[in-house]
Amino acid sequence: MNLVWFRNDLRLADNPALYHALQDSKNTVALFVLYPKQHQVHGEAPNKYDFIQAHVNDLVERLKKIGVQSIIKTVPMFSNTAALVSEITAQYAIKQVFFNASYWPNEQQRDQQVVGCLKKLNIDVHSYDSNYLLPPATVRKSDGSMYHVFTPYKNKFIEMLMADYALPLAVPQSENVDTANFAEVGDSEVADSLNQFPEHLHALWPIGEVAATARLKAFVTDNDYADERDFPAIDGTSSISPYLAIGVLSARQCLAVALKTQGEAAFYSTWVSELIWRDYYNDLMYCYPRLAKHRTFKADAVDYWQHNPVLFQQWQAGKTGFPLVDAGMRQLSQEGWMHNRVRMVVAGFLCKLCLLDWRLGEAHFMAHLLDGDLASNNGGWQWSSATGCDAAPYFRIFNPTTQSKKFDPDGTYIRKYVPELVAVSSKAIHDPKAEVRAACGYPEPVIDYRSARANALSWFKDNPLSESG
DNA sequence: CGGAAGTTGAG
DNA sequence: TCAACTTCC
Repeated sequence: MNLVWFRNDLRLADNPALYHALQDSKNTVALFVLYPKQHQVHGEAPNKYDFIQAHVNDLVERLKKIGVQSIIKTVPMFSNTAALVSEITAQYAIKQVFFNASYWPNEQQRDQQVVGCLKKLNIDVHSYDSNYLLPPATVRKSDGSMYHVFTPYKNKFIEMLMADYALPLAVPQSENVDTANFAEVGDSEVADSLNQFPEHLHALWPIGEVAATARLKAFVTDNDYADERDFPAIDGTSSISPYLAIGVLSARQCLAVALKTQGEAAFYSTWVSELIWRDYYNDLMYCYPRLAKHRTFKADAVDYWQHNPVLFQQWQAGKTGFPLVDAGMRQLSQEGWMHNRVRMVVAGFLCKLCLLDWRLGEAHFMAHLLDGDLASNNGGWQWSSATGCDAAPYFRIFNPTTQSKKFDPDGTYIRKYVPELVAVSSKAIHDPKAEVRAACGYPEPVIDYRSARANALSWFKDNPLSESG
């Protein structure tokens, strides 16, 4: 019997572990392990946990249709996995285990423990690279070192990708499936909790690989991404990040769909460039595991931030008195997602105008995002705080009001998430006058932009950064 | 994946 | 008066 261990790859299509296990033998079972405690320790969003569970549920049903039975288990932590897996291999007489590789420190440690355990039991292990366009450590400078600037990395990346890219694997098919003797396998309390994903989020983030694939295809065949992606009131982004984060979709599928509609121009498209950022930040964390441990990329980065819990709470709650910032923060807590332009604005606000520790922002995002991804989130926050690799320089400070006028000119996005301001005119909404704020019950700005900017510039200037870590 | 401030030159 | 451009942070 073969065992496919599903992790951050909750899909049937383009899933090498599943594909090769079934190629080898139809006698294959699937394993899902849920880690409620580990999820908490990692500070990930409770809604993300439910999102994962809902997708496990969906996948179990679809696996059934291709004749694959599923085992669902819950253990507290990654460290409990090895014992669980060896128990299961004994129970089901497993001869081979298939999975798609993970690259982050805790996940790698878990996988090494499991693999070590399986080797001792004389069980063959097959692992595949599947969740990124290219495996980490593929793209390196001629001296073998990691690129510390994105653009040359991307150029090399595209060159290598074009030379040899993998087309997505098909969904395995099976004929004459007989599920009559499929037992209900797994923890009963797991089955009961598989559909906790909040009702109001279903409309925004439909459950299932079929729905996610449809969303991807609809986006790629009809978008004006390069021109519209910066306007949060427009549905101009792909909005597939929650599915990518848990592997309901793969990056290679994204690329393949883009290639199908645009041809090779897709490699140089703005959207694929964003996919390459995802690979880049993962590769960076693979190369520098300290990034996963709350360390700055730049060794000498400014790392002594203001202590101001009240200001942090105002930011979290979306009550800073800066309409675009507040709209973004409220979208995050309501929807588990924030438009990327606004992410940059709220992050810059926290790091460079409030001078609060970027790790607070990183943790808050992780605690609410459905698409919370260790490497991308860390990369984004270190970009915003000027502490990261190829980060925004310290003097590049977003003016939240200017950004608002530029990217939400008529205030549509603001009104959607800051209902206090629905009646304020498009001209006034970006920075309402004190009387208007008072009348609407909307707070005064919690910081003075001009002095905050000047303060930040001098603070960073007194703490010079080297160009790389 | 800026912004502020200063300069220039057209109208 | 104000784009468009330059420079510095």
